[in-house]
This record gives sequence, C-alpha cells and structure tokens, in this order.
Amino acid sequence: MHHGLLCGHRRPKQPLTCGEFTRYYTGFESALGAALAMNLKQLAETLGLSPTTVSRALNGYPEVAAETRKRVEAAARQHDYRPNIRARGLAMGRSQMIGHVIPVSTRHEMMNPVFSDFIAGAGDAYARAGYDMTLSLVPDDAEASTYRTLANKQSVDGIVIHGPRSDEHRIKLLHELKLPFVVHGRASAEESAYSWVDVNNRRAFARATQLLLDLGHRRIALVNGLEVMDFAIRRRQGFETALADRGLAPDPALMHSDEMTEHYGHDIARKVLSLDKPPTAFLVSSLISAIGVRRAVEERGLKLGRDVSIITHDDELSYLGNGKDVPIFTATRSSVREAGRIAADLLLDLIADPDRTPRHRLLEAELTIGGSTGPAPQGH
Amino acid sequence: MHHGLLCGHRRPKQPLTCGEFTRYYTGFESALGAALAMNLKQLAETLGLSPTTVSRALNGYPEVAAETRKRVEAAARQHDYRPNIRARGLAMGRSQMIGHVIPVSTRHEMMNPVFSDFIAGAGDAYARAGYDMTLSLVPDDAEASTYRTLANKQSVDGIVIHGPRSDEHRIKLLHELKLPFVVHGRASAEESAYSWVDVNNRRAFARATQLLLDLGHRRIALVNGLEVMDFAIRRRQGFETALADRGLAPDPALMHSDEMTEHYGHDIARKVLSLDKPPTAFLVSSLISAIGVRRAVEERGLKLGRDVSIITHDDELSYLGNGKDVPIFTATRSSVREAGRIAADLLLDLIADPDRTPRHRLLEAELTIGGSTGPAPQGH
DNA sequence: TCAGCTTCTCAAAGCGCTTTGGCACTCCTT
DNA sequence: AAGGAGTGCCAAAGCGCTTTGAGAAGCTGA
Repeated sequence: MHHGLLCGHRRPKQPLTCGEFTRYYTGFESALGAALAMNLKQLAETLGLSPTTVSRALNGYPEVAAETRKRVEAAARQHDYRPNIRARGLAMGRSQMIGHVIPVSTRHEMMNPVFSDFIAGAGDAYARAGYDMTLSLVPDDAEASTYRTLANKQSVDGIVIHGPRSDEHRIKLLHELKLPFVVHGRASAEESAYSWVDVNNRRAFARATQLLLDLGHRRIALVNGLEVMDFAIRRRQGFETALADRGLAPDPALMHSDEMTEHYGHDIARKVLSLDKPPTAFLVSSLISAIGVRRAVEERGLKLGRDVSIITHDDELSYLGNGKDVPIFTATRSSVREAGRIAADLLLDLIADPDRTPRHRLLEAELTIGGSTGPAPQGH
Repeated sequence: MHHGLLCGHRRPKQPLTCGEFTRYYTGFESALGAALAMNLKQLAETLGLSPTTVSRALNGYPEVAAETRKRVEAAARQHDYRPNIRARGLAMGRSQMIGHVIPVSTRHEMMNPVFSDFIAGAGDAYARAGYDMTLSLVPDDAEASTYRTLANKQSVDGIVIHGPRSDEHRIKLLHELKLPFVVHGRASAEESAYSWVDVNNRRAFARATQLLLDLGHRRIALVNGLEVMDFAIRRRQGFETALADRGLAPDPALMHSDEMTEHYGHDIARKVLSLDKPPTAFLVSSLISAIGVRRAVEERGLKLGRDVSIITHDDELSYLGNGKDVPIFTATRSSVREAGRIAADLLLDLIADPDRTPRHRLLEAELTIGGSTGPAPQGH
C-alpha cells in the first residue's frame, strides 16, 4: 500500500513533485525567536535522525515515513531552518541563481531605466521557481572576460543579456561557454539560433509611421535610440520602409540617434523645429525623450496634437504611466515587465533542459491613440 | 633573504595584501580558446603541483616560491581558471555577495525608479572589492520571513535596505540576525544605532519652502511621496517647520501624498489648481511627478516660473537630467548614485569588521535655481 | 658533522549539503 | 518456512575550495 505522497511511483529516486506537493521551503512562516542559522547536522541531532533522512524529508523524497516527515518539517519550521545555499549548490552542482548582465553606458554612466521594470517582471518568475537573481553591471565596452568569468566561477545557472547591439558577439561566446541564456532583444547580425524575447520594433514603428502619413504628415522627425543598439536599428528600418512604401525618402536632417534621455529629446526637437522646413510630427523611441520633445514643442508655443504630432514608444514603466484614461501620447506600447516575465520563463525552461531548441517570443506592440496626434497642419 | 613579495613579514599565515600586491583574480585578460571551466585539482595536475600550492599561489600567500607562483599564474591565465564561487564561499564561510532588498509596491506593482541608479553606484564599489550583488524584490507588505530566509540561507554577507518606513521593524530584526546592513534612508521611530546613508530631507525641503516664501508665495502645494515612507515624512516636516517659522499654517487641502508617478503629479496639480484659492507654487518630491505637475500647469495655459512656481527634489537619475546649463526645475538636488557608492563602502567596511560602531552619512542637497521659480504673481 | 632555521610543498580535514549504496526490518507470496 | 519485495533509515562519499599541521630539502653557524 502506498502513501498518498508517493504519487504512484515505486521508490523513484526523484523527489516528489507531482500534483499538489509543494516544495517544503516555499514560504513558510517564521518562528518566534530569531535563533541564528542552524545547520542540517544540528537539526538532525535535535531530532535524533541522520542528516540523510532530514534532507530527504525536507526535499520531498519518498523514502521517508509520513510521520517522520511531519516531525522533521515541524522542527525545521520551529528553528526556521534553511539549507546553506552554497553547500547545497556545491553538492547539487548548480547555484539556483540567474545572472542579469546590464550594460552601463560608459559615455554617460547611463543606466537604461527600462531594466528595473524588466527585472521586476523576471524576479517574480524566479522567486516562484526558487531562484535568486544577481546583477552584473558591465561597462558597455567591456571585454568578453566578464562572461568568461561568470561562466568559470559557475556562479549562475543561466543569464539574461540586456541591450544587444546588432553586431553582438556575446551570443557566440555564450554558446561556447555552454551557459544557458536568453536575450532581451535580438542581434540582427547573429545567425545562430538562440532564445530571445523582443518587441516587434520594426512593425511597431512602421505602423506608427503609417498612421502619421495617413494623418497627412510628410515631414516626420525620428528621435531614435542609439543606433548601435539592435532595437534602434529595427525601429529605423520600420520608419524607412513605411516611408518608402509611400514613395517618400527620409530626410537625414530629421533623423537622430542617441541615448534616450529627456534632455536629448528636448535638444533634438529644438534643433529640428528651427529648421527651414520643420517637421510636423515626431516619432520618438522612448517616453522619457518624448517628454523632452513635448517640452521643446511647448516652449515654442506650439500645441501638441494640433501644430505638432508625437508618437512615442512606451515601455509601460511603472512610474511613468502614459496618462490614465486617455493616453497623453499616442504610442506603440509593450510592457517591458511582461517581457521580463517571459524571458525568465524561457530561461528557466532552458535550464531545466539545456538541450531543448532555442525558443523566442516576438511581442507585438499595441498602437494606442492618445492626445499627441492629429492631422497635419495645413499650409505647409 | 626575503622575496620582495613577502612585504617584510616572516611567514605570516595571511595572504599578501601590503602595498601594490594586487589580488591575482582582479581583471585578467581571458585566454583564446573557451575551454570550459577547469577546477583547482585539474589545474594542479597540469602543473604537477598540489592543489594546496596552487591555491596559495593564486591567493597571494607568501609560502610559495616566486618562480612557482609565476608558473601557476601563467597556467591559470592560460586556462582562464576561476575558483568555483560556491566551493570557495563554503570553505571560507562567506559568500562575497551583497543583497539588496527592494520593496515593490503591491498596490501598483511599482518599482522605485531611484533604485536603478543607486544600484549603479553601489555596483561599482562592489565590483572593485570583488563582491557580487543579488536583488530580492519583496512586496512591501512582506513578512519578516524574507530577511530570516536571507540570513539563514547565508546567501549574502551583508544587505542594503531600501525604502525604510518610519516605523521600520526590519532594522531590529536584522540586528537580531547579526547580518551586517546599511539602510538607504532612515527610520525615525527606530532608536537603536545602525548604519545609514540619507539625504537631509528635512533641511532640503525647509530651504526650498523658505525660498518660495521669500519669493512671496503664500499658498504652496506639497506634492509629496507616500507618507508611510520615512523620507516623505521628513520632507513634510521640513515644509511645515519653514511655514511655521513665518507664522504660517499649512493648508491640508494643498498637501498630498502618494506614489511618485508622473500621473500623480498631474492629477494633484489639476485638482489643486481648480480650487477656489489655488496655490501659486508647488513643492514636489520627485522630478517625475514634477513633470506631471508641469503638464497640468501648461494645460491650464499658465506659465511656469511666472504664474506658477515649482521646486522639486532631483535625484539626478541618469536618464532624467534636469536640463543641461540652466536646470528646467529649481530643485533640491542630491545624487542617488553617489548615495549608492557611499552605502556600499559603508557596508563593505562593516563586513570587514562587524563589530565596528555603526556609521552614517547625511548628504546635504544643493538648492539649485532653475527656470521653474519666480516671484509670486501679484493680485492674489 | 649535526642541530636548528628557513623555505617550499603537500596530505588531509573540513565547510554543509545531496546522493549513492546498503542494511535491517516488515509484509507478502508460495 | 523460505524467499522476495517493499519500506524506512543511515554511513559515507563527494561537490571544489581553503587552511591546518607537518614534512622534506637546503642552508647556516658552532
């Protein structure tokens, strides 16, 4: 006769994971006294059991009597026992950690504001799976050595790469290092298969451009991100194709590329608005830069949505909501937090089965109409 | 006769750290082939030495012949050897990791945008000291169990606490857990000694208020952060004291408190501007909310710095620069990145010597004049 | 020449966990 | 009654490193 816990297997050397068996360690309430960290051996002694049995009991292995398991769990709860993570990792050959590698712009010591929301999404998924998260901030000109180190120290079971450029050599390197990874974004120049999560930047910007064209705009300024970044290149391609589809050529004087600060948006908008033939619309790569563009527009006494239209990409950052009922800006919208969640799930799957073929998710951005767009002003 | 490397000690059982001896592992260039992780034993075999000797050679212990050390270092470099971080940590009883505990607002799934720049500052210091960084995102209503877990798993050598509330019980808990920690901010209600880094929020907001009063403003709206947070309470106190010093009483209708989104700033500003007696000035707790306030001001056709003045706190986030030459907003300014750096240094010191008395740094905010302030309009 | 230092190297223990391989015991089955 | 199949527990090995304690080899001075 089986225990219910056995899930019908006959002495499998696997921990129980079927059905509703929740891993012991997930979220138990702490004890009263804050006794300092107790280890397995001590806990076993307390119980008059061997460390082996205690370990098995807590990890859900079947070869433990139901009653013993209960006793062990109670004692563990009482002492708030947690296995030492390094010892556990060493014994099991994995770290239960995911590394995020965040490039930091050396030019401006700039942190991409997007990453914090991405992390928030991913962190959720990790926590649920019992993983922790480490961050490596690396200068964006950093040598491959960062990745080698990460791999050779064996400090993480997998990594997420942020901010891929179009000529991304990190991907090849990570393949060589046999470290599971997922890219947030893509690398156009990379031909091998790898897992990624990305927004359909090209289509999003093509659709936004089409909308502006439909509204009668002919001179559209592109306020793009740094065009060494893959996403920025794709956005430009979307912009250019949409123009080309209507037989229009982009005006280089209206196309700009830099790190997406508020300041940058303001600067560029000022500059192009004082051209002989100023644009009637802006296509902007980030809400933050769009705010800068708006500032410049209003400084000139122009009215948003009437004199000048703006469409921006909106990553749905938690602290930067684009209006409540009616969006401030007409925007191509895609939640970066959701992207984080997806990336995490992809990576966890990949770690569970490193030989599975790479997967990817291409997220379509919504194009939502807000107050920043309107028909092109007449008389141009 | 000594080797130069010996630094004059006689067989100390300490690694060499005197003078210019740079730890071996810091930043060496990687080898050509991406051979997969090699371990100490293998490296030792390659060299015909024992693991002991190789370990000592790489860690700068003196009892290794100079030539042997060179051979070992060369081989390590060639194979890009890195000690397995978990094994090392287990053997040495520490993890070389710092944990950052970031509260995530359960109400709005809100990530504080400040933390990414803080992390960037701290990460720098950690990297230099050979530490890694882990993030725990915890719901802001989370039980103490998060901290217990962190301590009992022994996954970090120290932690940084973000977003303290005024009634902060995490501090007492961490004391009990004997885990070195530094708080970014303070907890007014906490009486024990602990290490912290904070901006002088009270004085900053008092000074800002005084400036507005000097400019003739009498009705000043306070657009504050959530007043369960310690920093927000202090800012309000600064505001209120400055008013009281001039014999003025704050108008509750003008004082608001919430999470500091753009949207919130806009909402509140709209609301108070349509009061019977609207304010002529705003004191705002974050640049992001100030942008929302500005939007509302301009929507009403009012001019910033003439009809309405704004002073905001500015954390100097990298992507949100407050203008270039002339700041957009008059602001109380303090770099959160710098705060991160300082917090990291304090924590590292504390870890090196856990018995040292707690230290703290109170950073004064600059009050910089920008374009958003001017004399109160006449005729009120 | 031999004790007494240094100088260099190593074997072995130990960090706290998981996991292998067994052992003793009970319960069927024939 | 004997053999086989579970069942419940444990001793011991091993993860990859650091560190202790000790030993071999080479040198010095009496």
